[in-house]
Amino acid sequence: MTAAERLVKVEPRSKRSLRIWLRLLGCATLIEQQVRTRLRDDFAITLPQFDVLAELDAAGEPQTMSALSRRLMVSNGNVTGVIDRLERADLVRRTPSAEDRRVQYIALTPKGRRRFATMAAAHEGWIDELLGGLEEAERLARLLDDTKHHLRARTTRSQEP
Amino acid sequence: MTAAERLVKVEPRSKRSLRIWLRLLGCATLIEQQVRTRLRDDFAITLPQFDVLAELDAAGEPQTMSALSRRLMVSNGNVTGVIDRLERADLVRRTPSAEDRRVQYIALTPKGRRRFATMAAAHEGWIDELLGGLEEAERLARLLDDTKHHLRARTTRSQEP
DNA sequence: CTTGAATATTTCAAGTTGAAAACAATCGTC
DNA sequence: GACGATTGTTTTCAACTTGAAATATTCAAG
Repeated sequence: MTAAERLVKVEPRSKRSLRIWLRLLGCATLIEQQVRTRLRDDFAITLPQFDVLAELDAAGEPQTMSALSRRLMVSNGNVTGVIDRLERADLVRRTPSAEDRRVQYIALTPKGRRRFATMAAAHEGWIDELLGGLEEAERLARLLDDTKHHLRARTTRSQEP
Repeated sequence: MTAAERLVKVEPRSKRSLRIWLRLLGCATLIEQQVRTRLRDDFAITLPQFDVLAELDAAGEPQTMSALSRRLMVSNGNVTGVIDRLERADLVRRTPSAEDRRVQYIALTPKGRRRFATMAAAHEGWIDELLGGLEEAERLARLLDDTKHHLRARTTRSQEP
């Protein structure tokens, strides 16, 4: 057995993939817990609700339920409940489409826009508290970008031809 | 304004931190969805249930509810329901502690151990399908390790002295 | 115009989630 | 040995999650 063969035996590629996944998941979980707790304590809002507001803000214009579902990567049935609660809190508004009566456009209310601006600033600060001093941050950003493209290429997502 | 100052203005550190976080989250979500779907389709089990089995298998010996809760980073009240369902499926068993009547030890049943071995092998294969061909995998693994340590140092976790 | 396929959204059941409260049992201290 | 504090687990509750089924609507042929 050559040295190279033994190395493979000690850690085959699949083990390294698994190691990367577990670390990725660990980091994501730690950050997510922090954000969830702070959103709750400081702004009395849930992470999924914050995510919807962020998506609406980033899009810059009203979005359909399907678009939100697709971009947030959650099931379509899921968005309904979150929007229900956001609407109840007067942070978003449903507006039926004029052309297609199946479609609802979801828009931020003025209150929703103001609240999100405050929260987004705090959120950015929290993340920087957590990740700020990291060495090789630029390289990590690039590698994660590569990873995302790699994953996109390997996850079949039924797209129109 | 110097070039360096303008660069900072274009992307301050907190923006880069945010960028890293969003990519990390995106990658984690993509992989997690895949794993969830396949566990469900191939083995009729949920991801949280799989996680508990994995933790029990990794520990090598029966674990208390608290230990599972801590190591899986989910609330203690949460573990109860998952264990209930795993016990109903005869994959784990509750055994009261002899010394401390508050404590339950959770152990894999033989069936649970067999089932987990099968699932873990498949799981490792799925992850390698997704992350396998990644360039600079070793560097990514190291950077994620650094990140995890960085995060641990910045998230206060009430530890015994 | 009518039938059938496709699309957008909601509804539903089962499971997961965290936080807080309720209980039960142990421990430390006086 | 009684007290209060602590620890381990379960319960409770509102929110979130998915997948599948139900509804409503549009669109494309025929």
